[in-house]
Amino acid sequence: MTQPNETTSYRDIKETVLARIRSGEWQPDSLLPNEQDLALEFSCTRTTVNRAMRELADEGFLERRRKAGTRVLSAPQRQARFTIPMVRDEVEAFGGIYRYALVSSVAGHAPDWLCARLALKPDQHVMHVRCMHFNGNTPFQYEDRWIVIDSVPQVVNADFASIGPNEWLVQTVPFTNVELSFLASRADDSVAAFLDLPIGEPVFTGERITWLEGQPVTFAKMYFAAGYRMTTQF
Amino acid sequence: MTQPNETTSYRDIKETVLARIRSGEWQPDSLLPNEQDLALEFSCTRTTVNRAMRELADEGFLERRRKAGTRVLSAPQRQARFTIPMVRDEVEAFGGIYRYALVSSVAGHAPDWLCARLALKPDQHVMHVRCMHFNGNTPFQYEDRWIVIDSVPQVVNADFASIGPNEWLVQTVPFTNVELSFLASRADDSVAAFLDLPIGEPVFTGERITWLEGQPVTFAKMYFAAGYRMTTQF
DNA sequence: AAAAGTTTAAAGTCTACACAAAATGGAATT
DNA sequence: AATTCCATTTTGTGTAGACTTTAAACTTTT
Repeated sequence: MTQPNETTSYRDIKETVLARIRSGEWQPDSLLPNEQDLALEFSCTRTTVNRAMRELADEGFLERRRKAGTRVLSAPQRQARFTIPMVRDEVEAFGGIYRYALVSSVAGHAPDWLCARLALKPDQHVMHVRCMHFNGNTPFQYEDRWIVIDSVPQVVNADFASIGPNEWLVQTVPFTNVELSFLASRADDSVAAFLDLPIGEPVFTGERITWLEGQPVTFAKMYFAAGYRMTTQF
Repeated sequence: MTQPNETTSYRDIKETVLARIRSGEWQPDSLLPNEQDLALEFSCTRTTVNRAMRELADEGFLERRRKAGTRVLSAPQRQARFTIPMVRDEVEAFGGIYRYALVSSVAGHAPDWLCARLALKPDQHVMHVRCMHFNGNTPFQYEDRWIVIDSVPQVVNADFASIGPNEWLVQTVPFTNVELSFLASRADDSVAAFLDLPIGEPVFTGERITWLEGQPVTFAKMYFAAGYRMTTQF
């Protein structure tokens, strides 16, 4: 089958299984042969079959339960994976020149809505950073971010004129937990001004809340320039 | 360490490794010990270490290259996984009552823009289906879909009055390849009317192109009701 | 029947070992 | 100095076999 070597790899098995599902030979909801039998059919070990089937299950094609066996998922609850790149990388992937500009950086008390959103104690200190990301001279993204000073005390010494708050945070507190949302909002006057849009224009918007060991670290709103679309294939 | 059994599992290893990364013991960009040595440290086989590290790499924490070894990713290019549910499931997850309504279903020639988008031959036949998804009596999503008849001939007999085109397609041609985009668009008069919005209002919009074995199957635009947000955690 | 307990089939994971494939870093050559 | 070549290291994947865990299906008891 495969020229280079003679053994059946877990990749081959995955392909074969997928092909059978696609061709309708293995109908949705139907029970598949067990690993032992498949190993026999493909003349390989159960270990190899196991890996193939496990990965197909991870990818959302199969459902596996001990004793019950493996079945084809009828409504393939497929999940899209969106890679969330750094803005810089995204711009450069577009073939553009990334440029960053700080708009303002002010320490102060957290406003009520932010306290509610991040479960902060009243009047906890936060750093409010607003900045722009450009593709050449074209606005690409306007970022409006709040950073909880108690969670990241070093932030008071960060120089956000020379490095974006997101890049700084990724370096300083990597591997946080994130809640990420996307929505369509309307450009208010400041967003419109920064992104060079008419007021009221639809803006693709991301909201990101980040936690480190249960402590709220940052809340960010990211407003994308007109025409932006987030795309994935699967 | 773990009470129930005495062996170190790949889960334990994953946790330990993640903890070391988070604690800063293993800095971003630093090279990790090789699998052999880790196996020794955790007193298990290299196979087990391999699985742990492979999964961490899949999850975007590590980068592995043969001969070069394993290193901690500095800019953890973490990917968000959004589960793309059926509209019905999404509404019901909200605790709502799902209701579906067909707006129109017409066969005809594909318009130019669609031919370009799907690489169709000029004037290929398509079915144009428009429909609404409700949460109770509240509009939830307006769907505007084109289905390539040559790719799915059975579609001419489908009864889209009783089943949504997406559910029908998932049953009929499951396991297709998908390109999925999200963007913010402005409500034109028909979208505004269906979703009960002012004209020009920002609308969170999804676009989905589906292929089966390289053949274009369907193009869909999904307009979400006001206030919709797509959320994930990781 | 309904509930509780038991058997058992299937996936889940681990060990121990082997060979394959890639790619790095240095050596040899131009 | 650049290029080509090669040895070696590290991950990638396979085999063979054992034991574990889950939960479905059956059996017994209430």
